[in-house]
Amino acid sequence: MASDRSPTRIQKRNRANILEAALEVFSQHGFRGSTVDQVATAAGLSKPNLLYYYPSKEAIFTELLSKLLDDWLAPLHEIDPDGEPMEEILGYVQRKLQMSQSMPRESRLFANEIVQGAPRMIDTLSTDLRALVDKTELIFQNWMDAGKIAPVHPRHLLFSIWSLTQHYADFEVQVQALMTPEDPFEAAPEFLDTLYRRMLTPP
Amino acid sequence: MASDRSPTRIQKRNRANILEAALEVFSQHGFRGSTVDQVATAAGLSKPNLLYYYPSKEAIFTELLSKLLDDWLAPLHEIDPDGEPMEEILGYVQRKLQMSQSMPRESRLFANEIVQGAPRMIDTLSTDLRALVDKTELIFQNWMDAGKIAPVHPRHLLFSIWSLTQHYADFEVQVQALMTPEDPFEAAPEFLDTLYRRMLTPP
DNA sequence: CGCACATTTGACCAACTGGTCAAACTCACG
DNA sequence: CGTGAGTTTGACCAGTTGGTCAAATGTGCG
Repeated sequence: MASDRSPTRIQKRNRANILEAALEVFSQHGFRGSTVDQVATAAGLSKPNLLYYYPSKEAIFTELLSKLLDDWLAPLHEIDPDGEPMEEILGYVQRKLQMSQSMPRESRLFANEIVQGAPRMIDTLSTDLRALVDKTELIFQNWMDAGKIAPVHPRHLLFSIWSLTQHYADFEVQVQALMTPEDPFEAAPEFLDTLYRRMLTPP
Repeated sequence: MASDRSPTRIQKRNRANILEAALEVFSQHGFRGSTVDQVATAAGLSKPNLLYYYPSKEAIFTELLSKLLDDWLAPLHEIDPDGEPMEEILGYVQRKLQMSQSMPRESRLFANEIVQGAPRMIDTLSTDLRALVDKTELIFQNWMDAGKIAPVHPRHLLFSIWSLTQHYADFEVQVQALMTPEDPFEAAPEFLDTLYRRMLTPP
């Protein structure tokens, strides 16, 4: 087996290649739409060779999901409850937008999974992510109560940020088809900055 | 064959059942993730019987897509260039939101297809939809030039409406998991109304 | 070198999938 | 009620898919 003992040089390389290939393939076709052979080929391995490193297609997918979720949620942890509210929120928006630009495959991987009912993520969503969202809602609520930002439904506010920023990654082909030759990411930062500044500036 | 002549009673019923079943199945698993048997069973037919009405899985899917696209874009056509700008936009937002609530499967069907690169829609996107979007951009731009609404990038404005409204349908499981027991569609109308009113009210 | 262990592979399998076909059945209608 | 068209089905097929396995090959190391 390729477990237990500390990983060899080859194991390190191949496991990394496999996860990279899996991200490429799964984010494009979803879980059911992807084949083990596709992932193996993209990783430069034969199918049996890939299955030497991971016991099944499902195992690759779930490991990929769990490894990426932390990175994907990192910007949310960076929100400072003691920071300047407007600045914190606008900063979070820009960080999320940058992630959509630099990590569109990750965004689409989650989008694919969630659109299809998140069969392999629903547990994480309703426990870990739920707790994180509850915490963030409190931060937003405090800022609103203190009059630092205009009052809006805090949870919808958070969803709107996710929605607007990830849209550019998840629906990239559509955005491209409808904006060419303009680069969507050129005007997006200013648009979102304006949107949230106007919505959240206290009366 | 089941073509040419005017459709019989049975043909009407079965074709309707098939498209309904196809919407249910395809919107949940995407094209590659769905099987002909799933659609057939959901339609209450055997697989060969289904293939008596449609020549292939692909044929069902494309017919479904083209039949639904018109309905899906209908609210956009209802925007009146001569109407009161703020009212027109806020009305469009609410119509889109209602569609996400009442037709979540349609939303997810398109979401699935577009996230995966829209292989079967890219032509329509870059021609028909592109023209429609170009037209809408002009309307928005005129309103901004006339000082009726605050100036923002008009195309990003349109995308933001799509993104924010469809989010509630496309990512329904996530929204549910993070809002339960609150009903997302309770506060959403007011949230979006506030958002766009504040963003677009002229200075 | 030579040995133990890690890695890779071709051949293989059972289950599934999209699709075909001839035969059987059902229905509308004179 | 008979007849021809419309409808349904079981059996079948070839290609794909996830996964297995024993044998072959490569690697690190004393």
